[in-house]
Amino acid sequence: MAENTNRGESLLFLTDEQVRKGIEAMFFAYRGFTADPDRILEGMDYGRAHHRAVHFIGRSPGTTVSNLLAVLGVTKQSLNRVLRTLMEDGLVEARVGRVDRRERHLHLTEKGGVLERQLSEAQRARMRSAYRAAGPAAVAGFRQVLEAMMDPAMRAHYGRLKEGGP
Amino acid sequence: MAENTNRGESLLFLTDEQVRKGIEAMFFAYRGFTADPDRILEGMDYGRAHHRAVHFIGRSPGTTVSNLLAVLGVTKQSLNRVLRTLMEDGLVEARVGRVDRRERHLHLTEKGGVLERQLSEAQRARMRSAYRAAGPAAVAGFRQVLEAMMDPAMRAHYGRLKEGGP
DNA sequence: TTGGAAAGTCAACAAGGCTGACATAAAATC
DNA sequence: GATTTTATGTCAGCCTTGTTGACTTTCCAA
Repeated sequence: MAENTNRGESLLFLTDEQVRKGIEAMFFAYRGFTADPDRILEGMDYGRAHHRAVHFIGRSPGTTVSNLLAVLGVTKQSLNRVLRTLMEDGLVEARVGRVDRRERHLHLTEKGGVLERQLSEAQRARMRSAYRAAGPAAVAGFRQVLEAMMDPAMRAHYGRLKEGGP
Repeated sequence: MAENTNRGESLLFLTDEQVRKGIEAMFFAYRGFTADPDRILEGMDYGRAHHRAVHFIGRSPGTTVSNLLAVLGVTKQSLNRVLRTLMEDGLVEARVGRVDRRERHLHLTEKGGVLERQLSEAQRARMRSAYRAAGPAAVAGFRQVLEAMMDPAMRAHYGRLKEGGP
């Protein structure tokens, strides 16, 4: 309570209350963020974990299993369960590496691409609408704060995707 | 691909690529957002669900179970399991309503307050550091975009907390 | 007095995390 | 060439946190 006696207006955004509001904004916004894809996936045999896999494979075609593991931050057992069903259902294809044949390079099939676009379209619609409502300056700020909030290891993955893929 | 032929620079922030980057920023940032409290909670018998309950009870002392249900967006069975352990462990107290004695008004005990502050402190430290790194203008934009991303029902809960209490 | 809302409880289940142990193939190293 | 390391896959089992459905108790309000 008495920790923030700073009333210089330039630091008002560091007020305890402001920071708490930011925390709650993240919580509520994340729910909106996942709501549309979740709705699409319920009824299918898939969940949020499948969405994430399909998203990042679509983003970086040919990515390896271990790279995906690092990006998603889960165990290989957990990811494997997801990838297995996606491959069984013909949404994802694993091609043996040509230079290193231990590696499996992951690609979306045509069918997988259809689902990816369906999910992505819904999520992008909401994001685009939020962007439009807030305006370009707000979007820049949004991205800056989020980037500063990431763990350094995650920021590396985020940045790598910036450039466009392997 | 051919959907965004708009090259008017004022709308560049609505580029498909920009929107996708925003989606990934949310994903990676949310992991950072929850990482510190998660670390504290592992080893205790609690998880993220307990954190959320303790957070919102601390924010709105005296809130009812059904209000908490609406804010958290889970089923009462799921919340009940969490509240039961918190009450058994003496972190949360449920007081029978004075005007409507069916209602239970939830409060943190002293012990509950200690945990709340511990978790909150960790999470606020990260948020504050991100705020500091990004600056006041970015923070305003961050909040605007997040708010626009929420479902209307969630935005109502978010706004109510703005004013300060029940 | 009675209907219905608020709260709590029991049971069963699913998704999606986790650990540990182990198997295989292929690359890298000695 | 033999050995070690790496990438991947798989089995088994556990935990948290979500779900639905059925049911009870309490008690406000019409």
